[in-house]
Amino acid sequence: MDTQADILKRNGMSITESRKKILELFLESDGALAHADIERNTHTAFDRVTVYRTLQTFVEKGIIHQIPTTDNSILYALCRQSCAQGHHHDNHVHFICTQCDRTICLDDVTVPGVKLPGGFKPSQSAMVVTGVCKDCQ
Amino acid sequence: MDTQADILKRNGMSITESRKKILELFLESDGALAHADIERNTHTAFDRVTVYRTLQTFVEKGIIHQIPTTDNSILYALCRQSCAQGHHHDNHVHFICTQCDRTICLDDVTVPGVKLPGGFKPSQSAMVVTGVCKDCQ
DNA sequence: AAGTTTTTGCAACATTATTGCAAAAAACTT
DNA sequence: AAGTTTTTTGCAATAATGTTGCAAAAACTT
Repeated sequence: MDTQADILKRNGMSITESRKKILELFLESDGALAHADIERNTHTAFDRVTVYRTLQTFVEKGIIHQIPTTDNSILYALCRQSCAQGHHHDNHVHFICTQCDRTICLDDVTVPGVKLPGGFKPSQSAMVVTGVCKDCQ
Repeated sequence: MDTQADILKRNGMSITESRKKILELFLESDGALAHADIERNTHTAFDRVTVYRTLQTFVEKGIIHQIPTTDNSILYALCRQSCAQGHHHDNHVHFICTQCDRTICLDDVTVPGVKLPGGFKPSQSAMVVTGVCKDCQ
């Protein structure tokens, strides 16, 4: 089993309080987190800038990935299964629950292929599905 | 054929300079536009607030729709074919070209269904495909 | 053309994000 | 374990982005 420190070390990052804490938040949460969520959950124990930089580093190292939103914010999610193996995150399906408002990363669902008009060469596709999640039925 | 004024009037909006001009930008552009693009293209002839409010009104009236992005911005796009008839915009496929960096709204492509884990009830789905567009091959 | 309604622009403010730099912490070396 | 190097943090300053109230201006109505 992996401690936060293990994950950080394995990905070539120095082990610091802020990184351990923020990683812990992701591991505890079952949904995606926005910058604001992290600020709230750490009670601003860390500087705003540190949070920005930590998130950026995590994305660069491939520990978390960004989820596109339509409300001028970025959601970040950690993928337990697949991302742990260090693969690409680009073909995930994300599910936004209209009931509990969580965004869930459906790791094991594959994005279906789509037929594009002539001339368009796709390389990656992302999908955002809205609806009611399994806990809110 | 439709002038900008016609479109505005048909959708129950007063006809003003800013609205005509911003609508013109969308009609001329073949990609999606961000708030910043509009500011740039109008050489800030209109107040920042007016642009925000105009975009908001256009979204409410269904003339344009928002495209989720991963970079803390919102892209707005006008859908020529389908949106003109006033239908829902939620199942569009959007294509981001890595070459010319444009975001194109593929009006006539239907988002394919996706098989979700048990308990998840989908209501809408959006898809963002990255790749090379037909003009950049 | 006068009255009514809607829209605009300004000002002020709030939120969110970025950069440089010195101090602090972590990692590394011996 | 102490000293050196490297990385990270936090502060300050700044920039960019978004929102609200309100009076003036413009657009609509008759």
